[in-house]
Amino acid sequence: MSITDDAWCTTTPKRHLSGDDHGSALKSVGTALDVLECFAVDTELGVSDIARRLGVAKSTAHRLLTTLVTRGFIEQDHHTGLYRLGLHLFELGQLVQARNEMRHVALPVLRHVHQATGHTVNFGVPDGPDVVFVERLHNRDGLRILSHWGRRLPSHTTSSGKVIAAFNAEAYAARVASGFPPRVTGTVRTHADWERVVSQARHQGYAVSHSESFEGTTSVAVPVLYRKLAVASVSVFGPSESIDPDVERLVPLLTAASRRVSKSLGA
Amino acid sequence: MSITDDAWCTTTPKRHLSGDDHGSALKSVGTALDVLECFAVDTELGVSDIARRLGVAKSTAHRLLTTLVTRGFIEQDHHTGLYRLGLHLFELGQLVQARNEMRHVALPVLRHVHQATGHTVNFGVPDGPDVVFVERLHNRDGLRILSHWGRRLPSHTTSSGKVIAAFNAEAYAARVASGFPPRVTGTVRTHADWERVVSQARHQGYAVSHSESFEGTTSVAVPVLYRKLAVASVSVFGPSESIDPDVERLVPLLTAASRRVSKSLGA
DNA sequence: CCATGCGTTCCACTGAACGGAACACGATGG
DNA sequence: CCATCGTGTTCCGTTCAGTGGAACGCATGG
Repeated sequence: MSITDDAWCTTTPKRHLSGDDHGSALKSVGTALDVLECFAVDTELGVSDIARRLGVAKSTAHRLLTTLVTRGFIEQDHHTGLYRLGLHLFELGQLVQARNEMRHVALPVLRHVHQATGHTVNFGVPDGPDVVFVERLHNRDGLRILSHWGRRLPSHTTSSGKVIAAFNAEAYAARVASGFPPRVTGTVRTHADWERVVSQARHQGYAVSHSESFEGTTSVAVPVLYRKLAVASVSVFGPSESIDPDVERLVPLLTAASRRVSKSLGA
Repeated sequence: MSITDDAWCTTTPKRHLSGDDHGSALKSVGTALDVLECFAVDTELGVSDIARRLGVAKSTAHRLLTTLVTRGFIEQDHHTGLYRLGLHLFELGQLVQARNEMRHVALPVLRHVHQATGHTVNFGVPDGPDVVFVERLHNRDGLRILSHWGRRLPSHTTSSGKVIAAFNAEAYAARVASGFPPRVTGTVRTHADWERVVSQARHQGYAVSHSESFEGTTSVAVPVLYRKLAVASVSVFGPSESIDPDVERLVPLLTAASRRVSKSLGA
């Protein structure tokens, strides 16, 4: 499979935030997707719950749900009558992961870092103002902390997000546009904070986060560059007491790994 | 987290096949989901491709795509203009996997089987006439064979499907209703074949497949029972030459594993 | 240099998606 | 034990939102 010229930074970021649908949006399709979004928050919901949440009639919610059920995007528990996300979403999601070229080329490198350090290793890609972790190799600590968490985190609360923003103006700007909602004990709360930590990451070539997404954890991230542009990040993550003493050793290891991935991207 | 009385067999199977929408289907939502389905077949498609495939106007396809793009379900390559599945689907899919209770209780057992045998281990659940593999622990062989394949396989071409149908009348019937499309050198082509292999699996307590889904591979599966009903399967998989000599040893190992999972389900 | 393909935009028509009301069921509790 | 409240589900008339077709700007290539 041949890699096209610049295949690593070519996806158009979605706008999504706030209801400025500007005309070219299908209403029923939009609310159908909103239904799915409801289940990103709660695992199980009833027709009435969703109707309330979306501000539509119960009949409308029911109609949306049944169409989603017939396509396998949602399944209904036929004891409780409640609805939840369906297996078909899992299938499609797996397709997305399997087709991610960058993840493929990075995987062997990630495995090496994982074995060399024993830490949880993450591979994140920028998506608007967030980072989505498309691969995770976790040890027991990571499993304990992350297993029930989603794959998307705001860039200003992760070392990966900061280091990507440091070498990717679009990602930087997207986070600015979305503001800096505080998370646990997040250090970044203002545009000035953001500028500071990002430029520090730019000079260092890596970023560290202490308890910014999860209390008591530390992560260290380096960017994966493609033509001077950050298209991904490699990071390790874990309880602060196991990561902090290692940072000095981890940074060069991660940097080498990142460079290997960058090379494989063909830049 | 408490497990409700019969939480393991309570999802309503979707109907999906053939256009008998019987009235309660949202047309635009339906075609939007059809758009996503297009990308289950091809990784990248243009507006015109999709319009042709769905038999709608180009403008309609474009409108559907843009709404899906704004929600992150699809992304557009802004060099080629082509569309592909978006990261948000990956996120939702991961949620589905993470919330699958059965997978959670099975995981440690699967890991044990994986280490004890060195083979690729699959954990499949019935979904209508198919089996969806919600967890895979692969060795190098499995990675080579499966890495680019989806997670859903028709039940009559897999040991997992056969052994689930053997102890799950609903899954059995769903496959009958969907017919027996041939795959590689599939042995099951008629209702009679199906009845034969399934009843054999029922008597043996396990099922074996030779080159039924993938040429030159063998898989061995046992059911995970919950109150005498198959709610999942544990299977090992690999090149025939590495699996076949081991079958005698694998069956009791898998059976023991399956029983441990069943116990954990609370039946 | 025109012909053909693409992705995108606009607009008038109409059928499809909406909300409200009524339904059947089960769980509560007076 | 009946009344009340909640659920998920069904039906139907109104109207608005989704449709297809035509036109656009831009590439490609014969």
